[in-house]
Amino acid sequence: MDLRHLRYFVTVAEEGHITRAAERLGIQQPPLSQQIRALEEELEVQLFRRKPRGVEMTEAGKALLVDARRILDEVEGALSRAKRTARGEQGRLEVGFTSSAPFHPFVPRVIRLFRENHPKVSLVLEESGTSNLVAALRAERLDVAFIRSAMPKGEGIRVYPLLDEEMFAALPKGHPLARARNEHLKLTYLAAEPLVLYRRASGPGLHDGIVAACRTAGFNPRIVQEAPRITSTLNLVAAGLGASLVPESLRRMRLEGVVFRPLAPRPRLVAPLRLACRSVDHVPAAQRFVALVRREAKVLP
Amino acid sequence: MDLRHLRYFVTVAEEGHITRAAERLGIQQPPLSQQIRALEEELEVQLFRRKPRGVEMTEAGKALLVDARRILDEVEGALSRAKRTARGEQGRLEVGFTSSAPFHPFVPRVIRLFRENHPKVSLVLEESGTSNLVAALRAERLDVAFIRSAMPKGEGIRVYPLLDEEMFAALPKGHPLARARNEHLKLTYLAAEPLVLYRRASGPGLHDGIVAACRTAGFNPRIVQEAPRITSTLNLVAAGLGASLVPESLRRMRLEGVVFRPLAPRPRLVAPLRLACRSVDHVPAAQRFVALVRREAKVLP
DNA sequence: CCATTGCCATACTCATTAGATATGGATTTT
DNA sequence: AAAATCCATATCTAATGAGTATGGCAATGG
Repeated sequence: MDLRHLRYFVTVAEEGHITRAAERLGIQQPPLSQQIRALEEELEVQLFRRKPRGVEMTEAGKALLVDARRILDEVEGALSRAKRTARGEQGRLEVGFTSSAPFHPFVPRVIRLFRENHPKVSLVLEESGTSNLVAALRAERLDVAFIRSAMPKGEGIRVYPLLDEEMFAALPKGHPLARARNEHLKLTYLAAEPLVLYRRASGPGLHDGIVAACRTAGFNPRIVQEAPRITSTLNLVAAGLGASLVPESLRRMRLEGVVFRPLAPRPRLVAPLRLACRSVDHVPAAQRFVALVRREAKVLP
Repeated sequence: MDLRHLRYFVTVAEEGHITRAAERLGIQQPPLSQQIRALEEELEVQLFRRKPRGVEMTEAGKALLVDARRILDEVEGALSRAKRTARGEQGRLEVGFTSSAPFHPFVPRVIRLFRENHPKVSLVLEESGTSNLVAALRAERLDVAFIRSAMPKGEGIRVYPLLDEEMFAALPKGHPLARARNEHLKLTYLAAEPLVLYRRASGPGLHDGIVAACRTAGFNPRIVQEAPRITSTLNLVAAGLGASLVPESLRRMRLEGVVFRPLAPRPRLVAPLRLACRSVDHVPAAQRFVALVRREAKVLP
């Protein structure tokens, strides 16, 4: 069985006429007669009755015609789907992000953009810590991930810088340091403060950056608690357990009981936003996604 | 595009290994490599990534695999459906019958039998007069028909005798002749009776048989009304408009107000039941039906 | 009623291509 | 480092799809 047989069969069925069908197919009549006959012999079924003026379908032929048309359609559909998938216009893309990533407007914006440009790609979003995200990338449970670390160690992962956010101090409402809302806060003022930080295991990059900055400022931070999610961190701050240091975009949470203050420019403390993917990735949609995100990152202020 | 390509592709995808796939397909490895490559070139899509130990599907390949499997299944299904149709095990069969036919248990029995043996053939039943039925057969609106005439004139129709039923007199309840219920009734007793008969145009065979028998018995029947259906005939008898002559099987109607009496053996008056079909019929299910009905007719008492 | 026409089938040839064999190259395993 | 594994390439053969020529059969038209 060959698709050519089906195509020929459908044409002959439609024309009711081998000679005309051959014309339409751009071949000669005898080969077409032979192919039809070959198909009949293969199926051990007579598909046409030869009449002096053309051919006439048998019942079996009528039954096959319905199926043959559908099959040919499906083949076309399958091919175009395969091509679309190869162009990254279809398929499934699993995107991971750290708990803090979606607060920066850049992340929801590029996701929305991608959905608009590739409506046939079904996006699966997953939130987790940077370490988990990178592991998931390696295990191919994820295709791309928004992370906070500067650079995960280990091969096979490529990380593109997207943007750097200023870090802000998050202070419990009513805290003495929380009064001068919009003024720069020197990091050293936090030396004696109890700190609540995002769990190091989840996001070592951000955590280590904070500790390093504190050391540069001349003190060892007093970390009283670590939370598994950046949002939990802020809730703990609101509960008065201590202060925290979070990326600026977290301000938009407008959490009751938390006051944000910008940090003094030195020591510089920034929260990088990065896009991680496999260095060799064959998921076309992922490549598209990476390209789109990098393009958008460039036009940032 | 060729179904072979799809089959090869599916096998390679399943094995993840061109060499093993070639073994399973019963060909050598190089041609298989070539075919896969040819498929990729035709689609302009990479389907596999060549790895040192086997091959690995791309996203486009995964997308195609799903479709390819389904298409191959559908092709198989289409072929078997075509074969089944050719064997008359599937399709559509339009069966006609005169209004009196279904009262004889033979007709419902063979229809039930056929349904059991050919569950995939959808039966369409249509009631009409013998003349209409034969015309419908010619026009291919029907495939087979149970009729009452001995032989319709004209070419292209073949008629098989199935059985002959005795004719019974149907008398209005309370009619003098209706008293001796189970005794033979001599046809001459009906000479003066008003008769209600099945319309000649609908079933000329039965009608003419009755008139001929009356003439043999020595009288011209006094036909006061003709009804388009045998059941209407009996209703008219019940209403007292006259007597009628109907096939024995009509007795099972047990119509209130009608009394049946067997007729005297001479002149013999029988109602034939016949099966009509086209002499050249290419509907396989019709051939099956005819064969079954004839076989069943032979085992009748 | 015979000649013509239209259409499909058959016979044969040619061109294409699927498949076989041999071999090379890359990478992992031992 | 050698062997093994597996895919790719090159070349040849065989199968087959397509083309050309022709015959046969039934319907149509004088």
